[in-house]
Amino acid sequence: MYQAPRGTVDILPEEQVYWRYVEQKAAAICSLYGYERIDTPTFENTKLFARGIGDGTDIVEKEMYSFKDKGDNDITLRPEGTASICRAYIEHGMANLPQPVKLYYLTSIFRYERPQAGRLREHHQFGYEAIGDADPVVDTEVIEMAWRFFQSLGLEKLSLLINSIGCKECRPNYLETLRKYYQRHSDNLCKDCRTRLERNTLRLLDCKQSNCRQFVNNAPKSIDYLCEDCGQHFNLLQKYLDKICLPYSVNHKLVRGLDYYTRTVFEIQPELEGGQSTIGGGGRYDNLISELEGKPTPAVGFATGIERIILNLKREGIAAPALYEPSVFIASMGDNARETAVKLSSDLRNAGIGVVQSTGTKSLKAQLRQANNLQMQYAVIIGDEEVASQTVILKDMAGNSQENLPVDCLIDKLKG
RNA sequence: GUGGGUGUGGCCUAGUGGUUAAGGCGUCAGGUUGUGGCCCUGAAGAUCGAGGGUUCAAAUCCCUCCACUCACCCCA
Repeated sequence: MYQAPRGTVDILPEEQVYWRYVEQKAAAICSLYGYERIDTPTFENTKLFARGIGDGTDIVEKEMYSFKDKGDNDITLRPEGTASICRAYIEHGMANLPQPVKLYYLTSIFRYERPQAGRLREHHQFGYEAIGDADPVVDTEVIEMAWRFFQSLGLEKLSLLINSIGCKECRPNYLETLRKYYQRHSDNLCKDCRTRLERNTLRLLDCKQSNCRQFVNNAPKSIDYLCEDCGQHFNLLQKYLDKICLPYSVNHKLVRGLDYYTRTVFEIQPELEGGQSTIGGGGRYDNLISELEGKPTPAVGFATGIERIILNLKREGIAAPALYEPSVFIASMGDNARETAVKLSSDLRNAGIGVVQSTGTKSLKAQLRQANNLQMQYAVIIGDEEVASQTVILKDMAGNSQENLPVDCLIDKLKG
């Protein structure tokens, strides 16, 4: 039997309510904050991601779906959203538009990882980017928007963590201090942390091993090593967040897995434990556009995983609104009645009334059973008698009433 | 990529070496003429995740693979 490739899933009809719900709330919040939708290709030149995300990151090193196409081009299925958006910003000269340019996307993401709950090889992200403005007001907006988005979905048990990891000027100094601190303890670190010490110093702060945690708690904090500009930026951000009463906590252990982040980083996490913790995250990436050969352009963005949102909606028992109102089922008996039913179905749909037509040769009982199972609001019954008198029986499935009425009156009756 | 758990009709579950793998939900059909839901009856639907091995005999024991799942890694 064929099955979907590992780490991929079919999103079945009964799941679709959640997807439509999330997509609709995403579009609504974007409209409210002045973001426009952009769709970029599913694949890009491999270099774009290698340059953008960072060669040393896990994503680039071992998680990309990369291949050569028939023209010998190095191609990669999009492993995150931001790099493509920046490419499009540069390619289409969006620097000439009023800044910041605000874009959002809703798209699938591919990473070759070991699947588990809330983690797939193909998953979907909703993300948005504000490109071309370094003002911490923009950071504030981006964070508030994420928070309100989750609120609008009904998710409540969330917490917001923020941190600043500095910029080109001040981060090297901090990293050096951090490295020195950890080198003193290197004998007591776990295996992973020893490699992190060489390769990805910031991630030392993220280790969950109980033994390493003691070092994390006393580790030098990035916010104590910020340059004047970065410090000012972070102070203003907190001031603005306070002003709009967003509950956040500064977490000096918060670092993000992609190399392009500068200054502000933030994550939103469910308070309920279990599964993958982060539901959404983002931050500022002031060097990415220039790294991708655009003019130096500051930017800040956010992304969230739809599957994880839905996981949390279910966990919190939030029901998505139904997608459609079941309406009219048309049952018929005999060839003449069937002919009338075909015409009537066509006419009702033409009038904008949703119809499910009975097919095959089923008893009336079976047809009504089907109408019932489909949770139809009405059943229209047509037999020889009705054909002869040009009437139909309109049966209210919820109540237990039915009436005989001229076929010409049916549309008005259903609409009224 | 590492380690643990799991895998029985569409869904949930019983069955841990021995006749045709059991039940519930769901689906379909009937319960006298053209009326659903409740109830009753019946039917369809499973080479027990796949392949190999042990055995007179395997859903049950062993191996390999696949998938799911949990923890790690990492991330959304």
